[in-house]
Amino acid sequence: MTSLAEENYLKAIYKIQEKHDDMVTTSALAETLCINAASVTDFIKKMAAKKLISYEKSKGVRLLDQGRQIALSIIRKHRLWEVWLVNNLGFKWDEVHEIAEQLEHVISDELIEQLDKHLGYPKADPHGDLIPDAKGRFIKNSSKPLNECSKGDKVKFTGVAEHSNPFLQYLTKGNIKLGDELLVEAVEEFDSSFQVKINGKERKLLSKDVVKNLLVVIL
Amino acid sequence: MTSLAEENYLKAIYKIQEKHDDMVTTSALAETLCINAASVTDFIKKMAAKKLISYEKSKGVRLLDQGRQIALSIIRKHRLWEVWLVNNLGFKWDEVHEIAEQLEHVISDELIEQLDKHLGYPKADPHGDLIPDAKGRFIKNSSKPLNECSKGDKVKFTGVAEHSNPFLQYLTKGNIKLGDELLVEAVEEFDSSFQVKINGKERKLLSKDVVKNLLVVIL
DNA sequence: ATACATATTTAGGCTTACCTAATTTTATTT
DNA sequence: AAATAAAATTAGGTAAGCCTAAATATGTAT
Repeated sequence: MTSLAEENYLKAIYKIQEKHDDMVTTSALAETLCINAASVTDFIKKMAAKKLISYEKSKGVRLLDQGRQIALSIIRKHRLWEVWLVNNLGFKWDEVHEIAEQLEHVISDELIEQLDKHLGYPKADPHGDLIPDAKGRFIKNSSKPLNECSKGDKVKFTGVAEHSNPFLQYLTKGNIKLGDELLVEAVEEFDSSFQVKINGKERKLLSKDVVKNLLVVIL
Repeated sequence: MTSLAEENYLKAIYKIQEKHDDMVTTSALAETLCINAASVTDFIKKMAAKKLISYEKSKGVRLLDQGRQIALSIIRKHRLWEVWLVNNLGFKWDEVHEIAEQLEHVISDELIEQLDKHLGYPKADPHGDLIPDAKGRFIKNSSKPLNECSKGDKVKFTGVAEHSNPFLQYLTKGNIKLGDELLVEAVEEFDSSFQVKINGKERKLLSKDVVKNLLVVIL
C-alpha cells in the first residue's frame, strides 16, 4: 500500500526530476511539498527502505522503477480528472488543480480506466500536459517554447510551461486558447517580445515572459 | 476542518440513528466502523468537545446540528458520485460503494454543485436512496417495504432496504430493476412469500427475505 | 587551505487515530 | 439483592507524519 504522503512525495520527486534530470535534493523536495527539510530526510529514508527511491546521504534521491510507476499513475489520474472537470463539468483550466489534487488519490484501477474511456482516451490535459497510459508510457510530441521559434513560423499552441493561475488567467483574458494557430510576424530583439497573429485574425504582442511559457508545435 | 475520521464517524452515527432513532452506542459505532470500542470512546469525546455530537457518558451519542449537516453533506456526495459512476461510467449498482466511499471525502462545494447539475439534479442514487440537497434537505417519498403490501396492489420498485452485494446481485440476476412495476398477485401466508408480476410480463416468486427489502410506492 | 554560508541530518517532541489490557459501569439473571 | 455477563471507560502504548533546535556535512570565496 502507498500512503497519501508517499504518493505526494513520489509525484514531487518525479516533477523535480523532470526539469533538471539530476538527483533531487532534500531542500527542493521540502520547498515543493511545503514540508520541513528535517521531515523530508526522515521520510525519504523510509521510502528508500521500501525501494521506491534510491537515496544517497547528503546528495539526494532518485526514483526507482517502482516509485516512478506510482508517480506516473498519480500523474495519469490527476490529468484525466482535469480533463473531466474542464470538458464535462464546465470548470476553467485555472480552477481544476486543487480538485484534481484530491481526486488523484482515489484508488480504483477500474474507475480510472472507465474514466479514460468515458473521456475518449485524451492524450493531454487542459494545459496540454501529456497523459501517460496505464503502463506509464507517454506519447511524446515535439512541442517547444514559442521563444525558440523564428519570424515566419506558423505554429499550434499546444501547452503551457508555467501553470500558475496568473499566467493561465492572462491567456484567458487575451483569448489565447490551446489549439490556436500562431503566426510569428515579428521578433523584437531588444526585449525578446513576439508579435503574433492568432488564428489568422487578431494581432498580439507577447512579452518574453509569455513566449517562453507557451509550448507550440511547428505546423 | 473536518478530518476523514470525523467524517466517517458522523456518517456512521447518522446511519445508525436513522434506523433506531435513539442514542447511538459506543459498541454500535465500533461495530460499523470496525474500530475498537476504546478508540471510539476516545474519539467521540473529542467530537463532543467540538460540538459535533452530544455525548452522555456510558449512554451514547447523538448528532448535533453541525454534525448532522456534515453527515448529510457526506451522504449527498456519496450518492451523487454513485449516480455518476452508474449513469456515466457504466458501473453496476453493486460495484460503486467502495469507490464512492473514497470520492465522498473530496472537498469542493463547487465540484459537488457542478456534478449535481451535470447529472440533472437526481433525487435518488442507483439503489433508490434519496439524495439530500446542498442544505441537507430530503424530498421524502412514501415508499415502504413490499411485505407491507397486499394482494392486488400495483406498486413501483423504488429502492432497496438492504445494500449487500449478494442481494443486489440476486435482483440483477432476476432482472428486477429500479422503476419496475410490480403487481402483487398472491401472498402465501405460510412462508410470507409473494407472487408478483413484473412490468405486466414475467411472473416471479419472491421470498419473505426479498420482499421485506424491496421498497415500493403504491401506484 | 581556511572560513563562512548553506544544506542536510540527527535528536527529541508533538498530534492524530488507532491498539490492548485492566477497570468500572450498566444490564440481566437467579 | 447478589451474582454474573456485557458494555463502556480509563490507562498506557504505537505508528505515521509532521515539527524545532542542534549538530554535521558540503560548497564557495578568499
